[in-house]
Amino acid sequence: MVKKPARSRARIALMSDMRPPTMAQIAERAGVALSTVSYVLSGKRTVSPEIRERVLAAVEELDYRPHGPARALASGNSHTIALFLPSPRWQLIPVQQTFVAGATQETSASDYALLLSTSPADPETMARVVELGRADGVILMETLAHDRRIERLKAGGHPFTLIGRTADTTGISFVDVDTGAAVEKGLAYLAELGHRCVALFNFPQDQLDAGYNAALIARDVFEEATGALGIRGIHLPCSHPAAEAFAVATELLRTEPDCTAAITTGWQFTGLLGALRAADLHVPDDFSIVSVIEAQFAEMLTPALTGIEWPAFEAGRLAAEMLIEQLTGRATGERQILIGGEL
Amino acid sequence: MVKKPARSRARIALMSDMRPPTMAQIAERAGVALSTVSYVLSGKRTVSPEIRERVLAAVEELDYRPHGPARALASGNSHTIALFLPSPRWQLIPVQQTFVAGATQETSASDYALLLSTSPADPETMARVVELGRADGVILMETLAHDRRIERLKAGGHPFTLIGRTADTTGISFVDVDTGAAVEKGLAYLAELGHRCVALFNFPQDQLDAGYNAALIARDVFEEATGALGIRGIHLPCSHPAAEAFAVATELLRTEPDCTAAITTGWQFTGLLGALRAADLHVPDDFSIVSVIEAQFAEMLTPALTGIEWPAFEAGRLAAEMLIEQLTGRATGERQILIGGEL
DNA sequence: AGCGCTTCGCGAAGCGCTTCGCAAGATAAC
DNA sequence: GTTATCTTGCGAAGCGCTTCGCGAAGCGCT
Repeated sequence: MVKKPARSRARIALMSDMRPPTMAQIAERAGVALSTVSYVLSGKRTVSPEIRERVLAAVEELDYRPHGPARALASGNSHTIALFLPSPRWQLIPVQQTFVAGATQETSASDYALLLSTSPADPETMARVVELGRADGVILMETLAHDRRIERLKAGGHPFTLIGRTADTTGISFVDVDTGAAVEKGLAYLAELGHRCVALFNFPQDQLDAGYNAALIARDVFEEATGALGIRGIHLPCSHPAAEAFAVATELLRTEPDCTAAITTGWQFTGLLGALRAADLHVPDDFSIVSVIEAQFAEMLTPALTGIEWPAFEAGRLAAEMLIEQLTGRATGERQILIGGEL
Repeated sequence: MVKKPARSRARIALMSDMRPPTMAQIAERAGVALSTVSYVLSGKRTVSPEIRERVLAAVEELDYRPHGPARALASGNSHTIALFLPSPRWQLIPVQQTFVAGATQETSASDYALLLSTSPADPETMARVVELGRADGVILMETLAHDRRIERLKAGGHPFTLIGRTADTTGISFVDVDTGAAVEKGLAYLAELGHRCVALFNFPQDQLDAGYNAALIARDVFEEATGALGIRGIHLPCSHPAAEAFAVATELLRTEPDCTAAITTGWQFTGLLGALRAADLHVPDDFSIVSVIEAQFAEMLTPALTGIEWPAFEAGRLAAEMLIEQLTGRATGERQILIGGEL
């Protein structure tokens, strides 16, 4: 079958009548019924090879592609997944943006579409996105230890995956960074270097209050592990922008001169570095820093810190992959993945 | 009108029959025709206040929300805009991710949906997203000086806005950072500090070759402005990761000892800083750096560099806003915005 | 009172697709 | 040779919404 002429014909046709071909046109051209075309394309019934060929040829010649909304309306699923961004703090946390990139990549690769919204506080509005046919499933970010959104999605029977995890994860598929292990490793490493008093620059207080689970896990593991290692732990909730971290770090250096190392859950290290410089302390001679940070930035930064890997891109990709597996019925039960956390 | 009981009733109904209400149910409850409900909601015909109230009350009581795909199918527009990400280099450039955040914010605020895809190289596939009813308009990133995708969108009559701009911008709406002005200002600033030889760490060679317009503009303005200021300019295409920038910078310091300042179009400064440290040169005493960088990072970084503002979030927001204005017919002709570029 | 004129609610057609159930031919079983 | 069983194509009925055009009122005129 000659392909070039067909394609260019299609393009000309497109330019002139300005509307993509419909199934009806395919059916007419192939001399079959509309429904037969549908069955050929979906494979939901067997079609004789001869007719099948005719239909596929017509599809090829007219460069047919199914109309999304029509398909969604008739079939009840949209071939789309929704991703809700945490809106207010959004600008500040690069790692979350990288999640999105990963999810997008996987979604496009699997021939799904990705619908992006800022996260409505209201679980009801969120569930509606699925119930109104805009998406077949949902990826949630900023998971809380006890998350009402998840209860709502479960109640509605809507597929979802999490980036992060809840306190009780039975029956839930998620991708998360093993924050606990990361903090433990970081502490062990610092303890081995001889530090006896270590600070944790954790997520800010409002996120702890909201029940943001990554923050809770970091805090709990930190407190437990410092105890186990017999070193002093100072827990400091602190937001990412340099100004607050600088203030918190300056206060720390003033009140706790024995503190010679810190772990940060994010970009608080920038303010910390500033405070150290102001106090004329040097990294790593006078003070050690271990930071959880995504690889792309770790590579860009100088001075290089000791970093704990946070593969956000891969996490986003996996979350999308898992969700699509659920949607296509390929999934066998839940799938729970902890990635990263390597020093 | 009592609101609370109605809401909770709706929730119970939802849980039991598991399907959101349709227009038909609203019509029945309000005792009017289906079409009347539609006209009340769309406002496309006048409806008497009395009936109008009845319909709105029913909408409220049943907590009705229109079904997206059905609406898209019937009306021909999806209330959705598509954003194409440049896929391969995507992981490396935080500024692009911030664009997305801005666009998402504005889209959600305007009650539109944002569809995210990795950018197909093929303009045809891209245009299909609109033609197949998945989106009403498109935001393009990584605009080339001569961009085939734009020709295709114009040919199909599809609304779009750019982040970046083409060489010929007549009739095109875009948001861009005024890279030219930024480079000029940066150079003027450096010249005033007394530097006589300045390097430009531009976007990498492959992006120049591809015709990525921001890179072309930076190069041309740089060459022109150095000439006008009577200073020596060294143009260095260089990718963002620290490793390459480090190599390029090291080579620069070796071969051009007179070069005492640099402008970077992105994160190349990290590698440059490393090279300077290796050569035992200090910023800003021995070497000055001006970098184009988004505000959130500028704030986080220590040592603080001289930065040229790149308000990526706002740019993404504006691009979405402009596109939605076009779609809703509120736009009066093209709108071209250059933002940022302040030292 | 009679005429057109506007106002406003209604029914029905249809957007492009999926899917059910039928019917006609082919195949197998007795 | 007849009946039971597949196979395979077809027509038609929706999915939930928008929108066209009709017709029944309501209005101000003469």
